[in-house]
Amino acid sequence: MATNNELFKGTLQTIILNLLADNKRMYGYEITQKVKLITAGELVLKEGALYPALHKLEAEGFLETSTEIVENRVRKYYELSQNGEKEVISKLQEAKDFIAQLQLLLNLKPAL
Amino acid sequence: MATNNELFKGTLQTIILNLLADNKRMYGYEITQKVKLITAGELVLKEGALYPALHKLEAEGFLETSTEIVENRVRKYYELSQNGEKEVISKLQEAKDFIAQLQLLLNLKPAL
DNA sequence: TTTACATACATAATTTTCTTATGTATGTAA
DNA sequence: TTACATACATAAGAAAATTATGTATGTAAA
Repeated sequence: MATNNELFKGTLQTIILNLLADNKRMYGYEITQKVKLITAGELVLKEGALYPALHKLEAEGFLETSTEIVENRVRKYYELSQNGEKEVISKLQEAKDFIAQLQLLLNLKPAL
Repeated sequence: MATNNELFKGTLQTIILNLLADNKRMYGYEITQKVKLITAGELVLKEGALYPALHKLEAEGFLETSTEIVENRVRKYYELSQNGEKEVISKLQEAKDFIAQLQLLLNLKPAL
């Protein structure tokens, strides 16, 4: 998923859910472009990681899909389900806690 | 490695290297206890993750070992090699960048 | 005109990293 | 003798990623 960095492993579901919380409705390719944009090209989301992750989140009931044909190409749009809305809150809290613990462990705690 | 959290995947090597940079010389069990202490028990480092990671870092030339018998028990001490000293700097920079990118992606950027 | 690139989806094979389980061994406390 | 702590190690399996491949459409360059 990352350009040269192992650290993003495990963060993909949280990133997807949060992007959908912000943007309501996105399709896969759009998510890859959004991630590239936000990280100034530092993080490149590979299809082999993205699509299985989207399918898994859908299977777990956190996402709902609708397919459209735009400019003669298929697009599969994803939105958060009601459970997905709850899940993103929980995942974001976990991410906050994770960052705090990691900063502690690596002596990266910003000066107070 | 974590209690209930997937997010720490990929951070273990960085955590180990940084602890050794701070403490000069540690043995495996000591590392597990240190991590438990620093994170107030939130992060529990399993042996099945720790020992293979130490062996890998040693095989890559980042760690040097010395075995001692203390109170009739074997202890294998680890220290950073010269390459390990360089590696920890690089890994810490990666971790900083990772946290910054993740905060961007998750809208967690602390207020300036 | 065919090569490359972008858009848009998907999956299979493999690799990496972790969890879980197990094993050896010593020492102490219940 | 059971449980727990200290201290190492590895094997089997699961989970998540990478790499590679495939389909299909459209545009731009060589």
